[in-house]
Amino acid sequence: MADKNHLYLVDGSAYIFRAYHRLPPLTNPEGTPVGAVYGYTTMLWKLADDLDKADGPTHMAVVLDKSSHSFRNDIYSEYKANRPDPPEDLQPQFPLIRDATRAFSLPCIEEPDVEADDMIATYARAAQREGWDVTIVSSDKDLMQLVGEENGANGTGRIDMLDTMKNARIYIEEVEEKFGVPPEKVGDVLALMGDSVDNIPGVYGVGPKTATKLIVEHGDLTGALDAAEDMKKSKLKERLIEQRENAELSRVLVTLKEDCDLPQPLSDFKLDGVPPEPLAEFLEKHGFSSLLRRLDSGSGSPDRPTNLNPAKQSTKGADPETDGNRQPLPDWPDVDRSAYECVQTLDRLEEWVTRALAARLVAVDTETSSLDAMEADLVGFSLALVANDACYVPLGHYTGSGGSDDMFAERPKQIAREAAFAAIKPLLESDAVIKVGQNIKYDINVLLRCAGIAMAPVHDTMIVSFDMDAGRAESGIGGGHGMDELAERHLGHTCMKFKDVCGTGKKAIPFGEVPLDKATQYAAEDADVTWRLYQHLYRRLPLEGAAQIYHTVDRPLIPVVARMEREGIKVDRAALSRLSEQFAETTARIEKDIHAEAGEEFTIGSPKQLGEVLFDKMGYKGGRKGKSGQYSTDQAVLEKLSASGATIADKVLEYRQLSKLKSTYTDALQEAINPDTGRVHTSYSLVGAQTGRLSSTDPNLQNIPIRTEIGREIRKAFVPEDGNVLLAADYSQIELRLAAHMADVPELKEAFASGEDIHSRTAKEMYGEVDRDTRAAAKTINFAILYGISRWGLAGRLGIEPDEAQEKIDTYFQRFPGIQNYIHETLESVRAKGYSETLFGRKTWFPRINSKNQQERQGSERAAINAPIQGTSADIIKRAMARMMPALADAGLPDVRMLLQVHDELVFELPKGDVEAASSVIEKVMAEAAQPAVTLDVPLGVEIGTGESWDAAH
DNA sequence: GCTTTCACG
DNA sequence: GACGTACGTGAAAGCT
Repeated sequence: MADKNHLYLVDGSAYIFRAYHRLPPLTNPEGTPVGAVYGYTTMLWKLADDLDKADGPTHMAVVLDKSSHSFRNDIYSEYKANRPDPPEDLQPQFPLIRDATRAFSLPCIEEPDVEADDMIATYARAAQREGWDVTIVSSDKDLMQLVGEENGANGTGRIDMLDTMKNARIYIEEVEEKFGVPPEKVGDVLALMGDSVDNIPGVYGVGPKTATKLIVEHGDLTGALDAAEDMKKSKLKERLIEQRENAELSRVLVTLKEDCDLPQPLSDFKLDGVPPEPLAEFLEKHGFSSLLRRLDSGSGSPDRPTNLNPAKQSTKGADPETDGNRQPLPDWPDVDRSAYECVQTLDRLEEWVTRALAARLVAVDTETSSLDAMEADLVGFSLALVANDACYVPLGHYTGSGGSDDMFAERPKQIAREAAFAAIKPLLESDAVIKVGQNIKYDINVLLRCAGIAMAPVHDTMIVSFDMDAGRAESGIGGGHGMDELAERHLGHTCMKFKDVCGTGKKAIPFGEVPLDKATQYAAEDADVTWRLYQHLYRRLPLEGAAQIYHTVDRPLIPVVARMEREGIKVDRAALSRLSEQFAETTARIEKDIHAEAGEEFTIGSPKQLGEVLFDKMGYKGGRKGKSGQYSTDQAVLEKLSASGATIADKVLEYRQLSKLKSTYTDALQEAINPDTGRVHTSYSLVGAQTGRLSSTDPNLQNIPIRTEIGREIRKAFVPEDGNVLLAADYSQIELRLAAHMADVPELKEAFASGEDIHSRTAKEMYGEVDRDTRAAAKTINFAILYGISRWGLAGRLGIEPDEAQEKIDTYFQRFPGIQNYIHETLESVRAKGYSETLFGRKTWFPRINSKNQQERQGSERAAINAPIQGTSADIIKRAMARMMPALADAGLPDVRMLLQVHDELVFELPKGDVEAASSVIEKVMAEAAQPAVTLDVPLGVEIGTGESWDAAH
């Protein structure tokens, strides 16, 4: 052991009383008083920041009073009996002390029937016996009895105290100065003095001066009391004799109980770089914005030594190869797959669980039979505690190709599923142990479905990576945040590939058929690598200014989205089937017509063949396009042809629409119905879109048709269960509202404040008059602005010449100079820093913003103009989602289920009777979602509808 | 595995 | 001199 252990014991209960009286009466955004909590939080922060200092803590715990009753009341019923109740605005702060402690990931000791002082004494002595140093963070005079040195088993242990309010260390000298006696005699002095606050009687008329004098003269309390007989006659002599029993009782009351049972071993208190629980979330909740800023500026956080260099920010364009992603690799041994254990007995598993509980952080990975978390069977799981300290626990492996249910299949030795689940459940559900995973939402859902385990709390390396590096990496599978890529990029390690283990294509085998040795190497490596990535990435989070967005927005969303995926939504299979049939008939008819008109049979679905038929054979005009030299036949081209009288173009358009609806929706959605639940369960990606939006796959439920009449037929097939309704809540014009706020456009802000139609207002400003045409044009221009405009693009949309479009753009900028400034400033900032930022601090990187390739550069510029707006909107609805279920529960609406998110819309299913109450809760949560972190200059409008289908709810 | 098209916000 | 022109997505189909 290089350094001496140093335990800090924080006397939380005493601190809050002092902080309450010394700090101004702050309240948090909800109106709860939090002044004392604020003081407490800053104190913990300061302590944790000393982590790497010479005299700083290696171990820390907070000790709180559990109840007002203790064994002292049994000895003396009057003990603390005249203590008044704490002030009214202090009472609600007690539970918050516990939350604050948890936010710092510190152990919190609260035992019944003893006082905090007794637990502090017990732990201090226990540590001292081990030869540790101990600092008691308190200024309670009773605790001064403990100060001093003692020889323990492993060297000398020293106990001192720290008064954080006076920033003073208290050691033997200071105790002597206060009491005039050494620490071991303090109890005797206190016994004579008594204490009116605690109602300790002492000897009436004896105060600190006399008590000290008596103890100094006579050695200790007994000596002083015995000496009373020989004193010359005085009031003091009488009182000492008369009140001898009171003094002796007091001596017992002030003696600290140093042999309490230890609810947790000392080793649990280790500060081993274990990161804090959602500290940022806590800070934001209570409006501690100055601390939040400190967290993000990286100027000290509890899990991070302050001697790390602050984040190096590139001042020029960002290069994905050199910026940020390359950090010196921590000093871990290389991945050694032979070090992994295959756990095949319950004894061994229990050993792993015990060690994981002590480690307080464990990487977890599940192996299953399917990529779909709602259909997968659990085949095994792996755990990792430290680099190379990882195991795989097989549960459903077998040999032979008869499938996992084949009763003749041979099964290698494995722990019985239920026994294994019972063994890991306390670990995976423990509040005190953080579970880390790569895309852990998947594992949460698999474990809940297959094992009945509700895994929490969690961290996700994929999301940590995304929040720091969105846009930095070339997007591959997982948007550049897949585990294999992260391992290559950050650890220089090449993972075993799934296909090396299970094969690929037709020859692929389920994971359950993989032999245990190979399965162990693969599965345990995943957990090992996840653990290493976590250590690496999580440390960078505050340095990169991404801690706030991770802790307050994305991390809280993981269990929320996991639950939405499990809920799924009901679709009317018969209705979809009827539509499929109808589309099949119609497309067959149109196909014949098209072939007849073309004079040959060809594949209409092939753009290549279609282009040749239209432009070569039939001689319509319409240039080549693209490097492929192929004709373009997209909607715009076909509509032009149609306008010039080509009836075949109309038919192709209709054919295309119907075959799209059939293949992508009416057929595919029927396939997607889960046989167990009878509902459709999408999978949301939290790292799918560079701007911070969610994306939806398998199936994509964020692009269900709505814009056309026939498309809306599909929406009608999304239905509630009997007795329920669907409720859709939409943010109205949220991106334009945010643009008005962010670009500071008074005219637009006024329009939103007064509820005016925003496109009409734009038309009024641009054209001077409002009619159908000018409003439509204004709407196009409004959106064009959000997306980063070009004269050609706008010209194409408005059907005017580029010169004229440029005039419109100029007029717009003239009328709304804020918009032009916003675009200019955003681009300048992105060019300088390499990233854009949302109002909530989400960063998106644009490595090509300074590219010499014009096309690349301009593309990045348009995306960079849009990202802060689209991203802020995404942040807001995510915040609303994270708060939604607790808000509904608080309102007594536990049966309301949140099913879908479509960027600016949330879809719920609820009992008919709950509609009115739920609507007002949902509206409020969504409308107030930006607060308290951001106060917008515009209101957030929310439109709510309900009905017997998703279509009807709009 | 890439390209084209089109569904959504 | 040609390119390609609005931001963000995912799925299906055809083709290489």
